[in-house]
Amino acid sequence: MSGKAERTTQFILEKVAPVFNKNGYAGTSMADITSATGLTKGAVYGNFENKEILAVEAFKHNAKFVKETLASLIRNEVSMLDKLSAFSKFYRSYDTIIPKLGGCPILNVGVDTNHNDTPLGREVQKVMINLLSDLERIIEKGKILKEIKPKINASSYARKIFSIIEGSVFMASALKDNRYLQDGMDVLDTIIHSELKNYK
Amino acid sequence: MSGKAERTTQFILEKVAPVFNKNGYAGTSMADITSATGLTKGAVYGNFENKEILAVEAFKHNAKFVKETLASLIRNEVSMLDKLSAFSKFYRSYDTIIPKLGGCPILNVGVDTNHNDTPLGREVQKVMINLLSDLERIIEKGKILKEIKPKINASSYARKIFSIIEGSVFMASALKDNRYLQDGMDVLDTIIHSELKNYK
DNA sequence: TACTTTTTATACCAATTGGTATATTATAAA
DNA sequence: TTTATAATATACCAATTGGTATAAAAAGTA
Repeated sequence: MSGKAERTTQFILEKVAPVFNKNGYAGTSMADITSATGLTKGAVYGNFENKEILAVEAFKHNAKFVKETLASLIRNEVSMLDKLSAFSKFYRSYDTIIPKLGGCPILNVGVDTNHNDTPLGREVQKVMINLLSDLERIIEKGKILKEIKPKINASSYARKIFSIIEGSVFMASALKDNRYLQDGMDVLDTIIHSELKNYK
Repeated sequence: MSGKAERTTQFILEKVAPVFNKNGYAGTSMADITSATGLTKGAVYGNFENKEILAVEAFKHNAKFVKETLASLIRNEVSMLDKLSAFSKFYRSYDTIIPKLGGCPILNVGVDTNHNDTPLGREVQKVMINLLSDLERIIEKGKILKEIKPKINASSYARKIFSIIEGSVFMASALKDNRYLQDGMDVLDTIIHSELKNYK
């Protein structure tokens, strides 16, 4: 019931999350983890059952940061169109956040776990589906409030928006060129204002 | 100077390329490679100097297939707008090609090698930049032929198109849902016909 | 402060890692 | 068919892998 272990657990996650995110699950060894934390295997295994569980918790740690930052930006906006624009605004400056996380957790772990049905893979899917339904809910509510055209297929546009975001993030990090984020978010903003917005 | 080794080399690449693409570089062991080919380490190392070089050649093998398939589709079209549409047409059925390759090589290896400057990483970047300049050239030529609006920034739109493609591919494979490819390519087609096309 | 419990370090484990030297087999030229 | 050569299989290597039992240290409690 001591607070020490909890603090160490958090400390390990903070240090280890970007390592897993950057090198992938197979590409990260327990030696990488001990050297990133400065702790020994005894300490790590005292706080996490095994490497797989540690990787899942590390991903959750990174994903939580993205989700909460995004959620707070969305909460600050009142109109549904502005809430959608909050996404593009956030990802326009994603390159300043990425170094801290070791890359986009959704993209990196999503690709890393692709095709195989592991606890880590299921966790990414869960986060993705949550973000998608956030988008979908905002669009649906926009339709009710008549900010968004009534004929718009909310889930279809949620898919489009998420694809554009992740694609831009991938290109920007793979080629280390921020223009992909700007150009991608330009596409997103154009969609919001010329396809979704209801000019009543 | 015998033809045997060359045939074996090709055979190894065919069998190994999807394994590397699916599991990543660190996630693929020499044991995986021998079991995928049915050959022994002696045979593999007789044809490839080491694991890294094998991974690079395996990626080239996969990338070549994508590049050549795309190139042939583009060659079949005469107008520049149709050449651009060939991209969306190709990626609409990408889910039928992906199983053979073990995923999108650009996306998977692009993420796998992210941030680190290895021979494999440089090779992905090369392929990406080549495809980008293909797109850019088509758009530029479209401007000259007055098929595409004169004010269009070719490199910017090449970036947008590539981002949309890779984002859709990522979402479709991560969530195993073909609708991401269809919705993403709808976005692409809309851009081609409502932003690029010159209605003179 | 003394004692108990929790947390961390150390030393070790079998299995697997990428890679190599060498023996064996298949191939091609004569 | 014999022979030189090229290609593949076998057996092995040191190093590293994820994980564990246990000893040492730190923290909480009385």
